[in-house]
Amino acid sequence: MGITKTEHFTEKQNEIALIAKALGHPARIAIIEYIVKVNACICNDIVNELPLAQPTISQHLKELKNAGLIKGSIEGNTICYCIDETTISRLQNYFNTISNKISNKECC
Amino acid sequence: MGITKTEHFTEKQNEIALIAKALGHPARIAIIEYIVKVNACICNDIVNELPLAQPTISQHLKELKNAGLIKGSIEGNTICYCIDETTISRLQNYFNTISNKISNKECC
DNA sequence: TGTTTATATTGCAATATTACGATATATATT
DNA sequence: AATATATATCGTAATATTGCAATATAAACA
Repeated sequence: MGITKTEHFTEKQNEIALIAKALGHPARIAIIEYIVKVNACICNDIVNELPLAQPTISQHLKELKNAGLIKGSIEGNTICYCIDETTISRLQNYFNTISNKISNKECC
Repeated sequence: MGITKTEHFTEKQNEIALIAKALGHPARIAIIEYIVKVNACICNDIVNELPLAQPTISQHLKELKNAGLIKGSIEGNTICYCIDETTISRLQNYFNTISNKISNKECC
């Protein structure tokens, strides 16, 4: 045990969960917010900005990238990371849909 | 190590991360979607609906409740769980804000 | 070429999560 | 009261995550 039973859920459910999971850490939220704030960024900036070691940040960036939340392009010596709007849109749609479905309904 | 350095991040960042983390598992996404689908209350139904044992589902429900994503009221023998709209709204606002901030910006 | 700068990878210890059987609790029903 | 039904909690094994020092890689610059 300890393994998530991925195969029992739909692809969409797994995808949303994967994105949400990537956002499920304050450091990664802080990274996203920093990228939004400065509008594009370089990894080393974040290293100076957050109270975490460089390898840790590199790892968090990798996870965000893996989930499709950010994308990075090599810019000579450094890497320019920025938000992937497509994935943010997916989240927007997802929660908008849920919100619409539950509104006007009586419950608990 | 292994401990998330919560204290180094803002309260808001930690809150969003906590909500996202709760959604970071396909079973919990499936639970949310099931509640939305049947509109309102679930109880033992969900145990029959998902490929997980009852204690596991109970644990997942606890986490969703803890993150404020669902709320439950005791209904005699059973418990009525439903979506907490407030938290869904928070997520909507959060991603809308990010989306607005990154639109019209040139990057990577 | 040698050095600096920026980022990634590896390896590992500490901790957290996932899943479930066994068991507890608590209301409903007989 | 005894039993059934619904849900929660405990204990624990398997696995995943977090964080970092050490090290690797790779472009920029002297």
